[in-house]
Amino acid sequence: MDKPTQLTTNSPAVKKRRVTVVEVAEAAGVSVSAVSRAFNPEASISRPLREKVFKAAAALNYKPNRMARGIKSRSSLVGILMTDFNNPFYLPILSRFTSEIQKRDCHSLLINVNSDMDIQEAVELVMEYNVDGLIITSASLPQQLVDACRSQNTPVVIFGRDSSDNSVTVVSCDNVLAGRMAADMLLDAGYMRPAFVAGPIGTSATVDRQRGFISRLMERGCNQWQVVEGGEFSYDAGYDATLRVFKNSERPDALFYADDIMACGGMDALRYELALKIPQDVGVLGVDDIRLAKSRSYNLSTIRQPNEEMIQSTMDVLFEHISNPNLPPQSITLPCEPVLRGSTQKHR
Amino acid sequence: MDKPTQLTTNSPAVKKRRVTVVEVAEAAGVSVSAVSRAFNPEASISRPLREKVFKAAAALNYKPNRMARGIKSRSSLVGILMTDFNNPFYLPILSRFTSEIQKRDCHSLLINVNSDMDIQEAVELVMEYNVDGLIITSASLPQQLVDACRSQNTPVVIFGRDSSDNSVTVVSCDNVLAGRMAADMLLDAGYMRPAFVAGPIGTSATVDRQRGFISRLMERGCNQWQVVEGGEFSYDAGYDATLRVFKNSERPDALFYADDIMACGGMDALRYELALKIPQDVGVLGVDDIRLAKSRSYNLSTIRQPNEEMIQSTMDVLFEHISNPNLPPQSITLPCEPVLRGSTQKHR
DNA sequence: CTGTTAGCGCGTTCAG
DNA sequence: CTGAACGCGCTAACAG
Repeated sequence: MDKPTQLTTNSPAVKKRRVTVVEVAEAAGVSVSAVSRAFNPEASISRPLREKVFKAAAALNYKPNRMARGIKSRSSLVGILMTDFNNPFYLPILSRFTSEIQKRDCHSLLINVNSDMDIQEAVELVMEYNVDGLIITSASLPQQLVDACRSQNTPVVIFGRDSSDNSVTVVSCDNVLAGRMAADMLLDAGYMRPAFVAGPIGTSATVDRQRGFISRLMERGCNQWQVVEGGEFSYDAGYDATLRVFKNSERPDALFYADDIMACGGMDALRYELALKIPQDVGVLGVDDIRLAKSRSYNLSTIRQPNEEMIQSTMDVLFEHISNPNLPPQSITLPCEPVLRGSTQKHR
Repeated sequence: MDKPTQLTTNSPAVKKRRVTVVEVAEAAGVSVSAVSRAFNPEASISRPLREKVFKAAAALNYKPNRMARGIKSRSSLVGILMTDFNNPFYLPILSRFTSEIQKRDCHSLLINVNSDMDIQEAVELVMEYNVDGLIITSASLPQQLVDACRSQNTPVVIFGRDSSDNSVTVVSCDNVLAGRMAADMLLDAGYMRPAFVAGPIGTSATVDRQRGFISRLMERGCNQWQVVEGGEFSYDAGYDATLRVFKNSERPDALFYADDIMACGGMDALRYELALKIPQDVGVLGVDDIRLAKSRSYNLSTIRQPNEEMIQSTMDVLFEHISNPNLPPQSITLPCEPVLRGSTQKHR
C-alpha cells in the first residue's frame, strides 16, 4: 500500500526481479536466516524447517544469488588460466577440470592469457572475482607469477610444470624421466643418431625432457646426438624444425620431439616433404599421448603423461588448500609411461 | 581503540583483508562514490579527481571486488556452455570467445554440460551467477532449452546451430548450403555414388547438411546415394561408420562426412583397414576446416565454416542485447565456403 | 561535478 | 535450534 518507490512497475524494460531470501522467508513463514541456513549445507538447522523452506523456495522458483553470497563467503569460483589454446592436448584436460570443479558445486572462470595480457595481470584480474582457488596451466613460469600467487592468499596449483621453486604448489609429471625413457626407447629400437626437437624456450617441460634425454644417451654411450630449436608446441613448428634439421650435413636417424603435436608435424615433413620412411629411415617419438597419436595415420610412439592422475591430484590438493588455507605448498610429481607404437618399430 | 571484535588480529589463518573503496576514499581525501565513479568508465567524473583516486588506489594496491559489484550492477560474467569437449574444432573457438569476452572487460564462466547434467539444469545454474549473457555451443537444441532461455531475461546466443525456432538468437553457418556445395564438389570431381555419413542424431547441423547434400544430388540427376548413421562427432565414430559402409554390397565411391574429425577417422579406415586409395578409389569430404584438415597426412577437402565471422557476430549480437535488453531475438546465418584439397582431386 | 546515504542479497553474529 | 539485526563492498539516487 505505502511503497512509494513502485512507480515504474510495468515498464517493459524492467529487469525481471529475482526471488530473494526475504520472499521465501515470508512464504514459508520463517525468518530470513532460516532460509539462509537451509541452503547452506554446513549450517545447523532442523530437518522439518529445512523441508518447509525448500518447499516454499521451489514454489517460488528461488535460486540463491551466488554473487551476493560470494561477497562474504566463498565465491564458488575456481579460476583456470590457460596459455596454449593451440595445442589439442589441453581440450580434454579442460573438460576434466571443469567437470571436476562442477562436481564440487563450484564453477570455472576460464582466463585466456594471450600475448595481450601477461600472466601477472591475469592473476590479479582473476583475484578480483574472489576466486576460491586458481589453476594455472602454463608451460613457462616467470618468477613474478610465483610472487603474485604467494602474495594473494588464494590457493594456487600449477599444472604440468616442474617446480624449481617450492614456494608454490605444483603438479606435474616427471619430465626428466620422460626424456630418459625416450633415450631408451630409441636406442633399444636400434637408432644411433637421435636428435631432440625442443619446444618453447624457457619452459621447464622441454628443458627437463631434453636434459633427461641427453644424459641417458650419454650414459649409454651414445654421443652422436643433436638438439634443435623447435619454437612453439605446434604442428607447424614441428614441421619447420624438421626441415631445418635435414638441411644439416649431420642427418639424424631418429627424432624425439618435445611434444606430440610437434611430432605429428614432423612426421608429415619427413614423409611428404623429405620422402623418408617412418620408422625405417627415421624413428619418431613424442610426449603426451594426445588423441591423434594413436590414429592410424600417425601411429606415434610417445611418452604418456598420466593426465587422469595429474588432474585428480590437482583437484585434490587444490580443494584441500581451499578448506585449509594454511597448508604448506607441495610439489607432486607423477611418473610417465612409454607407449610403443609404429613410429619407432624399426625392426619388424 | 574501542574495537571489541579485534580479538584474533594476529591469527595466522586470518584471510588477508582486501582494500576497499572506503580506505581508498580516505587516503585520497574524497568520498566513496568518487572512488566508485573513478573505476566506472561510463560515470561522469572530472579528470583531476579520477587521477587522484587512481593514485591513492595504486598506492594501496586496491582492486575492485567484482562480486560486490555484481550484486547490484553487471556481473561482468559471460557464461559459455559447451557440450562437446572431444572435438578439437572447439578449442580455437573457445580461445576466441574467451579472448573477445576479456577484451570487453568481462570474463568467461565455462560450463561443461556433460551427461551428468542436462542443459536445462546448466542454464539455471549459470543464472545463479547473474551472468550478463550466455553463449551456448550445442549441436542439439531441445525445446526445453529454448524455453529456459526465454524465461530468463538474460541475453542468450546459440552458436553454430540453425534455428527452427526464431524466439531465440542464433548464429550459424548455412548448413543446407554446405550440403549442396558438398554435392557439387563430389559430382564435379567425377564421383558417382556418394554416401553421407551423418553425425549425432537430432542435431540440426547434420540434418541440414544431409538435406542440402541429397537435394542437390537429386537435382543433378544423381540417384545412387546412400546415408549411414555416424554416431557422434569423433574420429572413432567416423572410423567405425566407414567400415560399416563398406560391408554393404553397394559400395560408395565418395564419402561426405558430417564433420572433419569424422572424416579423418574415415580416411584412416579407408587407407589402413580397407586399403583403398584416396582420392582415386574413394573421394572424401568433410565440414569445418579444422587445423588437422590441412595437415599433409589428411589434406582433406572440406566446407569451411566462417568461424571468425561467426564468433564476431556472436559477440556483437550478444553485447548488443546486453546493453539493450529488449531487442528482439535475431537469427544470423553466414555462408560457408568450399576448400579444395587432395582428398577429392580424382583426376590429376 | 561531487558528497551523503540508502540499499543490493546474503551470511553471520548475538540473544533467546 | 531459531530469529532479529548488522555488515560485506559497492552502486545508485538524491541533494548540494
